[in-house]
Parts: sequence; structure tokens; C-alpha cells
Amino acid sequence: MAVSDALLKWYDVHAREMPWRVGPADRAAGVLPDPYRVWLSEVMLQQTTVAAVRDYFHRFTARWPTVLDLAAAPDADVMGEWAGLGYYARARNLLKCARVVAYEHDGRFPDSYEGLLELPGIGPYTAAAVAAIAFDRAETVLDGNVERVMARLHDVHVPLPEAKPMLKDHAERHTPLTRPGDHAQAVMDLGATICTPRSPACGICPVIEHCAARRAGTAAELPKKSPKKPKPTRYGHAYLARLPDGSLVLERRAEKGLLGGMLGWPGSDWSDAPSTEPPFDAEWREIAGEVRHTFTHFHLILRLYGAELPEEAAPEGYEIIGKHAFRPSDLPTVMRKAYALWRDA
DNA sequence: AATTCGTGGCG
DNA sequence: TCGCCAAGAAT
Repeated sequence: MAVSDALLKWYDVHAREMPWRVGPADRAAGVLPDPYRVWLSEVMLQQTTVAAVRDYFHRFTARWPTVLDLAAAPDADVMGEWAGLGYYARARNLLKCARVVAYEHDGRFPDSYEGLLELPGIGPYTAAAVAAIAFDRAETVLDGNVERVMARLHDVHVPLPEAKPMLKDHAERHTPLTRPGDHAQAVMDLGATICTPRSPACGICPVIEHCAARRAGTAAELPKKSPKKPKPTRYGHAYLARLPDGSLVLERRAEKGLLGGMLGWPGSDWSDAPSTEPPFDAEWREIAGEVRHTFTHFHLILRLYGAELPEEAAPEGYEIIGKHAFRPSDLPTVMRKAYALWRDA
């Protein structure tokens, strides 16, 4: 039996339940999933686990059931709803993409890889995933799961990312013309549940007889990866101010760069020797303790300063957010940590 | 082509 | 505690 046949047979029984997914039985009856939901889930799933995405997906689809609803949403609402999920450029591009689809494509997603690839925030993986899953196009997805499964199936020892093209070649040879959407999801499910990074469960693998790495005894050490750079530690200062009515002083961060477009506390740059100049005048007092947070490529240690501002002392150029309008859940995680430390001080 | 982008869970 | 890892894209 070919690899794709064995995979689909396994998937028919073991497909994981996901709120954006139409199971193999319904698909067999001709049901295709809503492209909007497939797209939304795939963007959320970029470098993010299924467990982390579930609640966000439910909140987004409850609040914005269609791409037209999302396109009409205010930027701040979408960024606030995305807060905590990370990689905030995804949220900015999500909204851009929704508006292009809504206003330039009549509210319908393109049904081809090439068409999807044109849209903001949709790269090679997501274009292939949406084309295959939502439109049953015979496209090949290449994500971390597929890379790992292919590296093992074909015993590829070339390290990533150099190995990517050859892993893609292998994956394409396995992509069937029928049920390509189920096939794509099957390979990813296999990678997520059986062909895992550490201690793969080869004993229950549906394609073990096709696996070259299993025969060679190298499955657990694949895929090889080139060494990555160590993370430096950076430092910074953040300033948390409150007005007499309980309002808080925040700022909307620049569109580009780290935490772009998100709300945050005013503060210094984050570097080896951050500026110690407060963003505006107040009776700042140091808050005991520090916030530690790790981003993709550096560790951050943040020192906090708090102030109670007098009446009529709201500084210019900031987002003054009322006591009851303020929700920590609108903030990225590092800013939530800062708020928690200040509040509990 | 190499960097820059979050966050939470896991061993 | 700490590095690794997750359904990557943009520049």
C-alpha cells in the first residue's frame, strides 16, 4: 500500500477533532469547510500549538462569524482579541487580508494556491493549506510536521533549513490527486501525535514499513538542524501611571517591530543600557521586583516605576484608558506581567 | 539569505 | 532552569 493510502486509512479513524475542521466522514459526503474558518485557523496555527489556538479561534468566530464581519472590525478590537497569542504581525496582516478579500474579492477567498499567495499574511504554507483543505486542490503543505515526517520517511540527514527543498520534493511525491486536503491534515496529525520530535511512537505508526529512518535506527535524531544563536539579555524600564479616577496611561506601539500595533506601558528602549529618562513628568517610585520575559531572540528584564498622577495631569500623546475599560487581556504577555507586578505591589 | 517577529508547554 | 519546539511570513 502506498504511503498516502496508509495515511488516509489511518486518518479516517484517528483524525483529531478541531473546531475549524470538517471530519473525513463529512468530507466524504461532499462537505467542504468554510474557507474563512480554514484561513483563520491556519494563520493562528502559524508557529502556534493547537491547544493555544482553540480558545482564540472560538472567540474570533463568535465575534466575527464571516470575513465581512472581520473586515469591518476596528483595528484595536482585533489587536485586543489577538493579545496573548503572539507574533502580532499576524493580526495586522489578518485584518489587511480580510479587507482585501471583502472589498477586492467580493468577500470570497481565492480558490487557488497562486491567488491565495497574493494575500497579506499568506505564505507558501498557508496558501497550500487553504487551497488543499478548503478547496480540495492537490497542493502540498510543508510545515514543521511534514519536514520531520519526510526527513524520517526518507532518512534525510541534511540539516534544516538547507534540506527544505528536498523535503518538499519528497512531500510532493506523496501528495495524492484525490483527498489532498485530508492528506495534508493526515501528515500533520501524524507529525503532531506519532512522528513527534522526541521519542516518536514508531510502534503505532501507520507508515512504519515505509520509513527509512526506522530501518536505519535514526528516526529519533531526525531532522537535523543547524545550530542556533544564543539569546542575549536586554534590559528596560516601564512606567505605569494612574489618574485619580483610576484611568491608566498606556501607549499604542508603532505598527512595525516588536509587539507592533499593540497596547503597552510607556517605557525605555530595551537594550544593554536603556535610557533612564521617564517618558513624562511624575513622582515616579520604583516598584520592587522585576519582570522577566523571553522573546524569540532575547531575554528581557524589565524594571517598573509607578506613579499616581494628580487631577488634570493626563500626559499628551498617550492612550488614557478608563478604569472599567481597561482589560489586561488586551495586552501582550510581557505587559500583562508588568501590570500584575504593579497591581500586587 | 539571514533576521526578526511571542508564547506556553515539555522533558 | 533552560533549551527546544509549535499547522511560517515578511523583509
